[in-house]
Amino acid sequence: MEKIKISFPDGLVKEYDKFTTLSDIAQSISPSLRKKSVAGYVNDVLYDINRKLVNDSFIKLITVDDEEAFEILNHSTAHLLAHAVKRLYPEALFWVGPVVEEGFYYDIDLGGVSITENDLLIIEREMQKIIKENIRIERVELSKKAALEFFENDPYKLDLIENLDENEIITIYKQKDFTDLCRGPHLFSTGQIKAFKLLKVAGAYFKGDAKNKMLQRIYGISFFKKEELDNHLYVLEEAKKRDHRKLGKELDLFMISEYGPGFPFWLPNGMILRKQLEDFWYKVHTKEGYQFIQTPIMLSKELWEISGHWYNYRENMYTSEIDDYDFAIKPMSCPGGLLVYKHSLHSYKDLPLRVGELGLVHRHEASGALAGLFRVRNFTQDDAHIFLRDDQMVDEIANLIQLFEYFYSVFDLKFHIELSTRPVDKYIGTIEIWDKAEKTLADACKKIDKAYIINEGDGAFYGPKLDFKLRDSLGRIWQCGTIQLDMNLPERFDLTYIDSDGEKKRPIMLHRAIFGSLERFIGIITEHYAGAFPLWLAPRQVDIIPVNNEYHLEYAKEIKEILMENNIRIDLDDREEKIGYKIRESQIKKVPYSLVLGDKEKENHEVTYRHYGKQESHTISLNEFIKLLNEEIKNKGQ
RNA sequence: GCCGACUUAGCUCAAUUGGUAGAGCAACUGACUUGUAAUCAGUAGGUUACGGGUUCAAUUCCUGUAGUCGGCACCA
Repeated sequence: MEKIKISFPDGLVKEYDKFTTLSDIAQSISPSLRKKSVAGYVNDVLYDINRKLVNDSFIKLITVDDEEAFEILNHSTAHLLAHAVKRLYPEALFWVGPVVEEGFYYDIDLGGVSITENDLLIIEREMQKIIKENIRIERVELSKKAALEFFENDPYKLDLIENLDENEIITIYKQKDFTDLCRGPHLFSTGQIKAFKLLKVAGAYFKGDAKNKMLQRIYGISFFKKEELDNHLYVLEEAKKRDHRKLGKELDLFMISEYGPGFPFWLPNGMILRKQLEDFWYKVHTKEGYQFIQTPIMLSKELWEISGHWYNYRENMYTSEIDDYDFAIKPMSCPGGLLVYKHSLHSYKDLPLRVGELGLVHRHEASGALAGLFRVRNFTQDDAHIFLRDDQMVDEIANLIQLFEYFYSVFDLKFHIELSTRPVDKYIGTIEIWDKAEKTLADACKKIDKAYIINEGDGAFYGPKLDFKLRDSLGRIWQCGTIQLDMNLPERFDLTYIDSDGEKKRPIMLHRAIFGSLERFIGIITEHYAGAFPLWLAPRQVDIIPVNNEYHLEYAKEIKEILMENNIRIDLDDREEKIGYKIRESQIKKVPYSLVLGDKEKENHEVTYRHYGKQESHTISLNEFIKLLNEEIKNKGQ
């Protein structure tokens, strides 16, 4: 038998028979390794575990512990799903079934039939049957011509094949009565799929284009171990419990009326949150040398024509008429901010000029896009416009990034930075200016050693930007902060400053926001903290619970007075209820401190507190307690 | 906007094959006088999202509208 040389990651080289497989090689090392292996890299190309090796190769096995294994498993589970759907709905046609971060999905055309959540159980059962049948999954290579013939009755697969290279070797994967076009690799057999769950069914446009017809998409996830699946489902349940829409209702933070879809109402508790965030924002920005303005919600159409919004983004703007003139409600605060800049003359000595505005903006969002506070039709942007000279840019942006970092650290939120570059066609200005602007943003990151990833072509039409992406408790990424370099508006509005040589010069403009939207940010931190806000944010900071109203209410009122004088947000529960009842309610409302006051406390002018989520109680003097609260508020729970 | 599901008391949910709605919590009243996650009893609370239709009879079936939810598209 002809031999081939196989080399391993640890440098070892061994000889094997030609046509050996990764499975054989794994077996030769140890039977347990064979069991754990699902595929492998052969000279950096992914191979199925049973694909025959014909040349000397460098191999790296992929075992169930590797990230790639999760992808292969989920990919094979997507095929299993399609297989089951094909058995239950013989007319079904399949588009693509890729692996995504949260498992896999498959886009299916079922003609007139529509699948509901209940059908998912039936499909799952069919999938289980196919697993039991333990069907071998076979890889077959075809020429493009042969592939076109094979799928001649499947318009979706033909579409895919036609877009493949003429000389490319096309592979299909066959599992008994089901065959799918696929690059692979796949598991060895359907029996290797152990723990999966179909999660949701939804519509999805063919090729992601709203002009195309809608296919049905089934989402699922697959794991090698049942415990992993159970854990995943548990996490999903937990995430549901933290949903800010649910917590917002339970904690009376906000409401959204059917009379105003996408227009949130702030309830007293939510207002306290907002106020704290706003105060914090003003405090930090004042220290950073910002000034503040407020510009009108509604301005003449002519202004929006100058800014370009009227032509570019009119569909998202609400409009109205005043005395026969068209007006628009602002979707952004910048045009108003520019009018303020033009209101007075500026010297080069004034730059950078930092002007902040918590501005309420309105944007028409599609009805299907609305979601709690995460996607609304009016929201408060923590906007600021910075007017500066070319030579000030890198420093200013670097400082900004550090400011953003501090801000997010206060909320213990992780983030990463993306640099969005020039869009392919919809952009203004010259490529030279764009390149320079992009380099400026990159240099600022480098200056303070901040990593960033490039988001090719995702810049605004008027300039590149740095986007700050936060990760929320559901693992979703939300863009909050943004630093945008604007090469458009200063020109359009003819902004100038008087330089040291007495000449008028054009300033450069930065738009930036840290919260992004105050509303959405509150939604994010509500989920992040699971509603148990740190003391400085908590709508109600301390609950006072007298043991017996008859004997302790006076003392409780006295304590309440003193705490209120210390600016503590407090509630005295003087209802005729048992302590347990009141403690329970205090905990359900996630109030940071519950104070129980009885004989013992009254006698020594003390308080007994219990921290949210903790069982034990502590008795200390009132003064110590106030000190403790003030410290905690000052440190913002850091 | 598109596909699908859903909408019952303030909240969370029930209501067999179509027979004009129930519970727990909350609220209110009363009793109990309480030391760390629900004291007991009573009272009140509904045009079953809204409109139209089928039927002797609709929370239930059909249909239109709105809203919500899950995705898709969108997100300057």
